[in-house]
Amino acid sequence: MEKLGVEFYQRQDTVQLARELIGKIIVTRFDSFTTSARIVETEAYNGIKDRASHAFGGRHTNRTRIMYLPGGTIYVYLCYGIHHLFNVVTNVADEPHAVLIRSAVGMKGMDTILNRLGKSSLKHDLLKGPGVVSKGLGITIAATGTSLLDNQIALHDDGYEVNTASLIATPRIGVDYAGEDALLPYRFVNSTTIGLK
DNA sequence: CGACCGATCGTCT
DNA sequence: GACGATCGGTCGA
Repeated sequence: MEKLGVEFYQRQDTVQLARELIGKIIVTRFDSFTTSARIVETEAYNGIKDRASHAFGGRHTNRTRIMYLPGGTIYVYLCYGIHHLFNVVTNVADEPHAVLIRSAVGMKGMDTILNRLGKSSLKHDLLKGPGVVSKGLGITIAATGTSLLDNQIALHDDGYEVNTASLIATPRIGVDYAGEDALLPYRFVNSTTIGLK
């Protein structure tokens, strides 16, 4: 079990990186509660030429400035006024690439995860959906701009390997406004994980 | 089951 | 002032 280092995040190929994040483990520590979950679904947002990205065309606002920070930074933003979506900034500084974490499978601290979600029964798809991943792991917009190299939120590699045949690529969800970029196969899913297609 | 709809607010125009 | 990189509840079949 080792923490991913800055050299992992600062590579240039964000689409490949999104693929490699499948199977990695998110570990969060808040208020002495540790929770962890294995990533099973991601989406790549591939820089200023990607119409689906908040940073398309080099858009630089108070919200998106986080995406221009170096790879390994955490980008969280509020969606639909309710959901805190957790993204991993990739590539070097001033190249605004990111990977959205869409789904995971809980590992440690299941009682804490259930509490945060207001649920009582364990289901394999408990952390399916980007808003739910953040909620279950305690990640909020307060974490935007902080680093994955710190200990509050980090990603780990425990040697788990995804069977290549079960790792599928599809278009991204909910980006119809992005024109033909909406068709790019930038979403990755570990299809052996039950409940995700 | 699947389809629909309301929630809720920061961000950008 | 409009609109989301969404979710969960409800309703009808």
